[in-house]
Amino acid sequence: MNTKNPTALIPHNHASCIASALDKAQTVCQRNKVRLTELRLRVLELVWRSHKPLGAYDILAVLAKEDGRNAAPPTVYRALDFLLEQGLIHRIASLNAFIGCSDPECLHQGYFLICNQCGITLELHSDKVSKSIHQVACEYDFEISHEMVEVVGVCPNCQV
Amino acid sequence: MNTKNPTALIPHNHASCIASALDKAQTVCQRNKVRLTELRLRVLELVWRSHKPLGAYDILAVLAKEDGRNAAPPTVYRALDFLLEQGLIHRIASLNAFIGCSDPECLHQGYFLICNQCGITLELHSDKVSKSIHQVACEYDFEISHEMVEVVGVCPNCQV
DNA sequence: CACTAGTATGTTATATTATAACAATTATGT
DNA sequence: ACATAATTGTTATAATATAACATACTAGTG
Repeated sequence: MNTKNPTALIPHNHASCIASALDKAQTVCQRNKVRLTELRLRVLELVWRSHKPLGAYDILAVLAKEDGRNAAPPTVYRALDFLLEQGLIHRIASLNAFIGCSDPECLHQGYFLICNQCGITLELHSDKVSKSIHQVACEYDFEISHEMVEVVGVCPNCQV
Repeated sequence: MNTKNPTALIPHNHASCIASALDKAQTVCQRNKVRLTELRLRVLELVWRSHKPLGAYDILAVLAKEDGRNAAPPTVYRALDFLLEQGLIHRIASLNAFIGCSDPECLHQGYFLICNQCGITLELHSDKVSKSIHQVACEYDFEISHEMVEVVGVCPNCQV
C-alpha cells in the first residue's frame, strides 16, 4: 500500500536538495534576523549531504579532512545548536545524530521513519499522528512542549 | 479536560508499586525461562524507586553507596539490557535513562509523557496513537520494528 | 559427586557523545 | 575608529556506553 514516494527513497539529483535547503536557510535566517555564518552554512551543508542522520563527530571529521579546519567539539555543537534553534535541522535522539529539516520555513514537529538497514530517514508531517498525541496528552491534562516520534523499521528499498 | 489520574501523578503507596513490579517480573521471567538474578532484580527495584527515568550511572552510584557493590558500568548495562529484552523496563532515548514498564506481562510499545519540571514520566497505551503511526508508516510502505514516542511537557501537578 | 557447558558477573580499558569555562577573534552600529 | 555584542577557538572534562577478556556461578549429565 505504498501511496507515497518521498524523494529520499528514490534516485534523485541530490545536489538540488542541498541547494534548496541552503537557499531556504538563507531566507529563514534573514527573516529571523540571525547570522548564517560560513561555518553554520557549511555544517548545514554537511548535514544535508545525505538523507541519513549525521553525528556531530562525523561533521568534525569532515571539517578536519576536507576543510583542514581542526575544530574542537564545541565549534560543531554550537553550530548545530544554532541550526536547531532556527529549525533548520532536527536531532534524532535515538541515534544521537542530526538531519536536515525538510520544511524549515514553518515551525513544526518532525516525525521520523528511520530505516535500520540503509539509515535513510524520512521526516513526516502527519496531522493524524499529531492529533492523536495531542488528544491523549489532553486526556491526562498534560501540556505539551515538544514531541519526539522516531519510528524504526525497514524502508521499502531495503525490504527483501 | 483531565479525564485520567494515573497513579504516578497522585500520592500513593509506592512500596506496593515496587512490590507489584518485582512480582510481575518473577512471573515474566519464569514464563520466558530466563533467570532473574539478584543483581537484575536489584537493578529493576532501583529503576522502580520512582516514576522518573533513572540513568545507568545513577544506578551504579546507588549500588556503590547502598550495597557496597563497586560495580563497573558493564555490570549495570548488562542488567539493563536483560531487563529491556524481557520487556521489564523501557529506555527513554531523549533522557538516556530507564523506567519500569507498567505492564510487562504483555509485549507492547510504550508511549511516554515526560514532565520537564518534576521528571515524572507516564507510560501510555494509546490505540489511537498506535494506529495513526502504523497507518502513516503503511502509506510509505515502511515496515515498523520499533516505535519511540516521547512527549515532553508539563504534567498537571507542575502547571502554574 | 564430579564434570562440563553455558550463563552471568567482574575487571580493565576505551569509545562515543556532549558541555563548561575562558580566550581570542570578528562583525555591527554609531 | 571605537565600543559592544556575537562568534569561534581552545583546553579540559563530564556523561553515556561498549569491547575484550577473566573469573565465578548454575544447571544438567553421567
